[in-house]
Amino acid sequence: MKPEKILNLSVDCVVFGYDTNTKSLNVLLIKRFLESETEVLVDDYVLTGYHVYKDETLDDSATRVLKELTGLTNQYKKQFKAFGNPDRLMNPKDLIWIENEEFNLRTITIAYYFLLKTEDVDLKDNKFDAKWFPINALPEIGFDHEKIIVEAYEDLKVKCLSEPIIFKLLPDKFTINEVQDLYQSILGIEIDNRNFRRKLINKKYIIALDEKQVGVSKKPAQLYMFSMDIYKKMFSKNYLISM
Amino acid sequence: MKPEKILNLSVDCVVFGYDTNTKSLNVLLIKRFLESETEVLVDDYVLTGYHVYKDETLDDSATRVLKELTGLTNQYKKQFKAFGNPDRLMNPKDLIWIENEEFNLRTITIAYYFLLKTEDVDLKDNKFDAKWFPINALPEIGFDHEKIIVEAYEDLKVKCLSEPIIFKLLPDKFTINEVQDLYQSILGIEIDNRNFRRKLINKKYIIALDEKQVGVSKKPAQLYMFSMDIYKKMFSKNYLISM
DNA sequence: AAAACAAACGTAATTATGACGTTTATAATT
DNA sequence: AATTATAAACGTCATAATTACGTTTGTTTT
Repeated sequence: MKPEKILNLSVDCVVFGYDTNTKSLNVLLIKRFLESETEVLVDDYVLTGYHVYKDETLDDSATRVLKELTGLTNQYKKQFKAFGNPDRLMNPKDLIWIENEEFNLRTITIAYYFLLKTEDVDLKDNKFDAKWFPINALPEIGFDHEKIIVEAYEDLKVKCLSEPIIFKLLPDKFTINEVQDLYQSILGIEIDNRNFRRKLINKKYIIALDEKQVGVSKKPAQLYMFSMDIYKKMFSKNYLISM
Repeated sequence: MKPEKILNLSVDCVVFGYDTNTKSLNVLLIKRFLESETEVLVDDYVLTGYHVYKDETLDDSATRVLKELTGLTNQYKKQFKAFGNPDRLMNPKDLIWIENEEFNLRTITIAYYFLLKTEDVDLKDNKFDAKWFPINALPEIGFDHEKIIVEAYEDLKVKCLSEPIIFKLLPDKFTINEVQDLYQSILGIEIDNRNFRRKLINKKYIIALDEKQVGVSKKPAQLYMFSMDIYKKMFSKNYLISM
């Protein structure tokens, strides 16, 4: 057996976007469309990803891919898993010849997910033909990208219970009910509003603003913000075996 | 800029071993020793890792590395991060020439950690000159492996609070105090024994055996075991925003 | 038999949780 | 101007979990 020294290195990005209005957690996917002279070969959706450039860090590569797709920078990003099994041959063109020997290029991809607000992304004139899909209503997905999305989602579900990453998916100013809706969307559960409300309001890092919703046709809700500073200070000593 | 199609792919394994007697969480490291004709070039410790073979999955590769190092299979394993920055040039021999062009091979490594008991590993006649080091007293570490160890440890700290992986580090039959010692070692905190004891005993997946310690010079402690079956059944509905 | 000591049990005050019922403030409607 | 509809917000009570301690018990060693 010999080590494999020739392979594709790419990053793939699972872009999670939350829409506060429709209360749905979405994934941003791009169209893959290939046809030969006689037939349509593939017509499905895939994640955005790209080869890692020479002299580029993995993180920078993911950041670049997100920027090209959405125009956004400085979004929450997490490298959550590498996928690189030998059967992961993605593209017929991933064959190269060196010194008269043919190599199947293994495609190893470092998978990231991003958390952002759908409203921050303008998909008009998007060159990738990108579209949001609710996490629970994904279209036909190409390559092994469905697996990657599912694993990203699993990671997100676990992580949002122990870290305040949920607020990356919400506007800076939010209502208690918006936070609840988001938890419900992600976890697929029902939460008692009165208990949830009490719990959240009692957190010192959830700060009531001198502001209420405007333009709603019911009693406008109190707006809150999340303070990362206070959060960080609190959790220097946190010990909780919830196991 | 061009995509990088030629690189080293390896796995690196952070092997955590817990020693119930000395109550210390250790990392298994191997000696790296290189000298030229005139001087010692490096004399430090590194993680075990190796190139991923052609036609081998990443997981299999890590499993193989652990087996070669310790003889063990079927240990708890987690892929926790990929490291692959372009400055990660590990070895002078990582230079190759293709068609008269010189390539610096970027070394991308998929990092895993393992959880096991030091007592399960026999280091006599170990061909790698492997040694256990307490996580808080690491020697000089080569390459960027200290960073990898630190990140593995961080992941372990977080994960052991929400998942019962702690039991992978303990013998099948353990005492309550051994579990407490382990938590204290990993987290670097003091826990009140009386409260910890009550909390653990009340978990339905912690099962008291009809057995006590033998050969101890004080009151022998009750032995317990962990039931993964019961644990799994309980956590179908678990929802806990501890945030 | 006594001493030493870790193991194991106990208690009371406080805080968090789960499961509900009730009131309030606003915009829209009459 | 009063009424209605409705989401927002508050309240209560029983139970469970946590914190911070004190006390007893069962072995082995002296």
